[in-house]
Amino acid sequence: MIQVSWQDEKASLPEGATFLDVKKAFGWKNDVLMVLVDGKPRELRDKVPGDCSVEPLTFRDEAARNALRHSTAHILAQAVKRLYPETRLGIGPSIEDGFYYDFDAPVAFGPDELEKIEEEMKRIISENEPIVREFVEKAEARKIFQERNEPYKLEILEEIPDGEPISIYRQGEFVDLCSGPHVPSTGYVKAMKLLNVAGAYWRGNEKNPMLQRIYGTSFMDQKELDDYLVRLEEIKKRDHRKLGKDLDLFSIEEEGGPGLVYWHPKGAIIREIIEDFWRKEHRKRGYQLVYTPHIAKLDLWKVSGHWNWYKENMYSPMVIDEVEYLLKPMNCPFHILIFKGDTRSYRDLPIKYGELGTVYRYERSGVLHGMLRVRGFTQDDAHIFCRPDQLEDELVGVLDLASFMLETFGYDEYYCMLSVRDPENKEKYIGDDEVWETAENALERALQRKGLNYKIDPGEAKFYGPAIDIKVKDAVGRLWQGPTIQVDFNLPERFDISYIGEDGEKHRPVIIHRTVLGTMERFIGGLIEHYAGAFPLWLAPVQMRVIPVSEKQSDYAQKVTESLRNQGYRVECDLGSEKIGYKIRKAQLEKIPYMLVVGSREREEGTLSVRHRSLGDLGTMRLDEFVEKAREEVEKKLLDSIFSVTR
RNA sequence: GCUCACAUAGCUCAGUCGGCAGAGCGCAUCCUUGGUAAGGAUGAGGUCACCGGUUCGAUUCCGGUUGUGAGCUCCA
Repeated sequence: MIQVSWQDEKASLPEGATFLDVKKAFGWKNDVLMVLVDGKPRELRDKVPGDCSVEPLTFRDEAARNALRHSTAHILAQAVKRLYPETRLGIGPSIEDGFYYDFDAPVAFGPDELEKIEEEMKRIISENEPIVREFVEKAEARKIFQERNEPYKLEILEEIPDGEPISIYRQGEFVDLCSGPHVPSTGYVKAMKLLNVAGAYWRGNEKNPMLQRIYGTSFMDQKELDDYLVRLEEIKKRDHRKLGKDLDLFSIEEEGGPGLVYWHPKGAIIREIIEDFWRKEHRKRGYQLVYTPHIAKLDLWKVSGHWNWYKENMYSPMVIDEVEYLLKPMNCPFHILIFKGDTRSYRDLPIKYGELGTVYRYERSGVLHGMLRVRGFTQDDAHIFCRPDQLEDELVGVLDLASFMLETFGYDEYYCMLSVRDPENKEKYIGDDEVWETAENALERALQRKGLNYKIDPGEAKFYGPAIDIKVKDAVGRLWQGPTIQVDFNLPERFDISYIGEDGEKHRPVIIHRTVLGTMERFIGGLIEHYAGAFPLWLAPVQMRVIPVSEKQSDYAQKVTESLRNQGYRVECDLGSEKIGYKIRKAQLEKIPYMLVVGSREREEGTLSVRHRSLGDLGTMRLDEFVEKAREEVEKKLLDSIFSVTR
């Protein structure tokens, strides 16, 4: 007999019992998909290895959720094989929020095919086929997949070291090479949907054949699936490309070329405010702001090394007076030239050059995406030239600036990744051990001093130095690339820059490349989605709109508008002949923070009826009362209306 | 760049199994002067992305180009 315990309950089971028996013994419900045995997840069909304590795992646990989705991927593959037997199977893992399976199929899967496949999947689910694991010898596995004519499976099989048992899964007539884990039978999948098809290279390599990848998701009940689909819709509504058009923020013009952004007046004002804020904050923190050219001689890019390792992303040279010039893909060589233009003392350091530098990079056509992935963009770039002993303090300063900026925009959850050398391959990095160690330690201590949680990524460092990458979480829980801080030992060498130390000798400074917002395009594109287009008052292109109830109040409305405009607000007056309900709806759809309704009452009393886009009617107040509130809301860069806290 | 899909009015989208194109919103003019998410009427707007081919005839079918989307790969 085997003794199994769960919390304070115990059960005795015969030898050879499985966790399905454990499940029954403890009376667990059907939402239990896997078990945790001594801290390790096991599938329910596994035999109980001996006396142990167990914990049930449900859909809420990542391991169990992945197992369910992975099993759904197998159901998808089974359905495809039933409908299109000529199909060759690629791989089909679970992914965040769902699963996919790659197929080399004789037909192109379109919406009609997906529908048919989905129906077949539902049939397989209702058949409730047991999903059973088997371990076989490699030769046996080879035979199985040769018979089934599955070249991709055989390719994977051959990469498994000899002698290792091969794990395969069977459900009905379907067999897959798979290390699991899975749920016990196809009936466990209660709600599923296929979402889309896209091409995907076999094993992600563009030299390999392109397979058709079907994406889908599954849940334990229909409601959860429906909620997920609603969430997808909500994300779609926030799409910066849609909102950018609706709110007239920016466009990309076919006549102008792909990946090149046109900032319309309303988008431009948002950018201008953010840039002003950025400049002010940088000056405050000891940065000196510079402007540099858009092109430079090819030779400069040879010195910097870009011509060698970044060539694919750079536009072809243009010849000016018989000399070749390149459009800049980065700002660093320019800042270095400014640094180099004078003899620097150790007393001068750190020197921090900042620039909102517009760069151009060739991006393959298929990767372009709204404002988030473009070919011409403006980086909020800066380079800190410092002594090695200053590195840590400077990094703390950058982290401090980064967190201040992120929080100002309402990104209050973010994750830091520390990219360090691959300890196995130290020779592929430039710079000696000692310098690397100093730098990596400085980065890590800086993170600790700021009290930030971080994950260390060994081997993720670039060849020229370690880095911190910060990922930020937006209002709907998605992660975005945020600030990056990159230590560089390479460019100081290449440009042979130096400072004179206390000893009167030349020393090599370290360069920190850092960006806080990333690029104006990507950052503001992300902000549009983060705010769902409803920019806080300090950023809103139109902050308030004065709405007269009828034309009789036009004069008063215009007076109010003018007064607000003179006080520095971005304000409009709606003198249209429509009714007030219509004007309010229009202002709502434009996501204007404040609507100031003025009718005959307000005109007589010299007041405003204030309405906020999300709080609704806020009642009547004097203009100076409203202005005082608005001023505070703007000055404090509040994310929500000031009336929502004081009301 | 690759695979698949898509491209019709300023916007969102119908439509023509091949016979010189439609709605709603928006815009203009007029009527209406109204109190917190759509008052009414009239009107203007399109080389149906571009270039070729098939056809008596192409917005529709075919090929190419450009652009866009979902992904792959890459990335700020």
